[in-house]
Amino acid sequence: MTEDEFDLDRFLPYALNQAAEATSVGFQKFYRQRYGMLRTEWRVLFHLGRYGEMTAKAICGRASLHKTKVSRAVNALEQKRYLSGTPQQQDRRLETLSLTRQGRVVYADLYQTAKSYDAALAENFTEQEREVLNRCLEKLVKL
Amino acid sequence: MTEDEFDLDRFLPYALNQAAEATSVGFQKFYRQRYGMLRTEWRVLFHLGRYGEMTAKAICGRASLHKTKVSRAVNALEQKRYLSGTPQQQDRRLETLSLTRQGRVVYADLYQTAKSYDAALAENFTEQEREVLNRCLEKLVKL
DNA sequence: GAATATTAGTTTGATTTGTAACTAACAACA
DNA sequence: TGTTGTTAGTTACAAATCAAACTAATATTC
Repeated sequence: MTEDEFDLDRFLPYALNQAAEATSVGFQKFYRQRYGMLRTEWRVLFHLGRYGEMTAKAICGRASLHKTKVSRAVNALEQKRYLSGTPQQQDRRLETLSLTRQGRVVYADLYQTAKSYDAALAENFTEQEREVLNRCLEKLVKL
Repeated sequence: MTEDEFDLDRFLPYALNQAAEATSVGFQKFYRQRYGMLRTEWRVLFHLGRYGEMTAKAICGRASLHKTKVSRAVNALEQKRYLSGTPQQQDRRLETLSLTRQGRVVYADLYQTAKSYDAALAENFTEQEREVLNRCLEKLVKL
């Protein structure tokens, strides 16, 4: 058996997971401690805050989240009074979800935190590295 | 409020998670269906197969896995007869873990699969992109 | 060498996730 | 209309994860 160069750290699914894990911890601490939110909750909040009101289904598609996950996150956020849903009259299965005033405040805070957290991470890279990294990740998600 | 360029897909922890998720699915299918293994189990197996026998503690360190996770994975792999542990006599808290013959067969199979899976992913990138990507991920893990 | 502290690893109970079955509303078509 | 199919979302149960307490072995300190 010949000397083999393929290392675990070079295996993309593994390396991506490790990097995702490493970078998530810091931000997670923030939304968990300050707002008692879970990862999926944060994502749902962010989607609504960033892209405006939409249905749960739309969030599933955008965020690649399973409908049960979204369902639970929406409920949790409703309990926290960060979002509210109004049923659509032309199709009563659908609810248009939107952030409450309080929800928008929380979003604004998390948004700013995310932004500076990201900026701090970006400092480890050159402009070019950052571009390549973004491009690669984008490609991978679309596979 | 001015037009704002900071997008969720550009938020590194999020983008990394999405990419990790997207690339993991295919490989996961393999080790789950063929060997009934969980993610942590696969990782532990891979560590032992790639880097030789070591203690659970060493795996924790190398793989950044919590000891409870490793403990459970080791038990599961022992049940499947993929690994066995022999206690060290100078410190009986420690067990040297190593793959069984069967474990090495499974490792070899998964290793080859991982390798070609990774090669397939790599085809989406130029040599240079690939290099930058690896370098960036490595940096992020070490933060 | 007895008391205390650390370390490796396991177990336990609470939380979270995943899967699949379910309900309710709508759509298609006979 | 009524039967069948599809879609949005929920619920229920099993599986997995996390945090913290625990056990057993070793190290340290008095």
